Amino acid sequence: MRVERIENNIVVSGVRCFDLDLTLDCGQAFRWQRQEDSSYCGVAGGRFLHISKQDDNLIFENTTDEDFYGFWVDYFDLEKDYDEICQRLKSDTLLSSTIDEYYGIRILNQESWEALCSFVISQQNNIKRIKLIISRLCEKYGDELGNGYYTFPSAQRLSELSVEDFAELGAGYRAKYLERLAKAVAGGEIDLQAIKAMPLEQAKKELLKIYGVGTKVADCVLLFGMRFYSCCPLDVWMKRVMEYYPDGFPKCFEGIEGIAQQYLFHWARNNL
DNA sequence: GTCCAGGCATGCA
DNA sequence: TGCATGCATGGA
Repeated sequence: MRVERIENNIVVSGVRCFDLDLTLDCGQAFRWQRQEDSSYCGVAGGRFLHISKQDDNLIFENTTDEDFYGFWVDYFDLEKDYDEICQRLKSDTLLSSTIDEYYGIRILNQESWEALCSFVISQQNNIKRIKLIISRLCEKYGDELGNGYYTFPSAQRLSELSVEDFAELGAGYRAKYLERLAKAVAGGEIDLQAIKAMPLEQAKKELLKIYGVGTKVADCVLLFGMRFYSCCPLDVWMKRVMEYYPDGFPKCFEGIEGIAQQYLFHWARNNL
């Protein structure tokens, strides 16, 4: 990876395996908006970003060194060699053709609080409506960053809301989960940073104690919000995929089941 | 109108 | 590492 500043932009070259559409619009994060020129605008970590790709260069528009090195490198997992991971996964027959077709999916390192709320909202829901509910949540309770973009509201802020407030956003029966979740995190009964630092099994056990969090949501939070790459969320799509692996996953998935899962999830949504 | 979506809590056997 | 059921809502 080579980083160069050109006026207000940061241009990164030499990042292999990074497709903007496949990474930002694949159902792991819900706050990136595709622009007409196929660039993306979004908010993460309280920061607005406009990112585009030209040939093999990633362009971070109007981005400071501080934000780039202090946040985005980690968020986009730019130091990790996803190409090497893909080559490893391709010893599986189904993934071999899938990766050829959809090369460039990365796992974003989202904030655990946002991931937790997002995936509680995601249950028994479709991606379009998940985005709708989250955007309403941010518009109403986040801080405005300009141009209609908002931060994801803090647990402290959301702890002031009632079940009815969450229901008004269209959260449906998940409103009661969100209400209790926000109060528990704001009050310190749930310490996400501590959970993130635990060994996987213990971290998962802690997440499963949370009202409204089951195995699927817990695995999503661990994978997308806490960097446990071996977690493999099994949703309705992945359960269909599992019929292709009656004897379980092959050995080449070991330790990176979550990355394999992202490719299989994408394949399933397009082919099953 | 019916079905479905990145599931979960609850009650029951 | 049981199984059935209700649950809110919006798009297809």
